[in-house]
Amino acid sequence: MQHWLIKSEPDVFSIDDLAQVTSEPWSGVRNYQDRNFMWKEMKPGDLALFYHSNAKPPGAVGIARVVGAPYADPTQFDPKSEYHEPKSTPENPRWWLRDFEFVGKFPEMLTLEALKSDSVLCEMMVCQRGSRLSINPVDPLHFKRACKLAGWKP
DNA sequence: GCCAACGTTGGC
DNA sequence: GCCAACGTTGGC
Repeated sequence: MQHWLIKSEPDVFSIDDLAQVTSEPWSGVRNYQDRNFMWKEMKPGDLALFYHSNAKPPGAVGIARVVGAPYADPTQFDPKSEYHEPKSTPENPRWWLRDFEFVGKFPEMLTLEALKSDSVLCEMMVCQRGSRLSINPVDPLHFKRACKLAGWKP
C-alpha cells in the first residue's frame, strides 16, 4: 500500500465535509503531476493524510482512503464549470480523478508547524519551501509517525 | 495583502 | 526551443 497527502482548502471542502459523505470525487485538480498520481499511481485502499491548506493554521487533520478506479473528471467537459477543459473529449480526457472516503479525524490537528519542527517529518514534501503539489506521495514511515504524533490509532 | 516558487502560455 | 509574461499556490 502507498501513502499520500491530499490538500484541501477547508473553506471549500474540509475533513468534516468528508465525514458527511459516502465518498468525494477529487475534482478540479489541474496539475499534471497531481493527475498522474491519481491516474496511475494510486491504488484502492491507499491511505492519505487529509491536509488543510490556506487555513489558520494549516496542517493535517485526518485520514482518507482511495476508493475505486480512476475516471475522467466530469468538470472538464462542462462548459459552465470553472474547471472546463476545451481540449478534453470523453474519448480522450485530459484530467483524471479518484474518489476518497473518510477514515478518521485526528483528535487534534497536526499543524504544519509541528511537522516542520519534528526531526523526521520535516523531510516531508509539504514542509519544503515552494511545495505546491496538491497531492504528495508520503513515505510509509512518515505516515506512521504523523499518525502517532496526532494521537490517531488505525 | 504580500511575495516566493514554479508551472503554463505564447510570441518569436 | 527559448524565454518573458503571466497565473496560481499557499505560507506568512
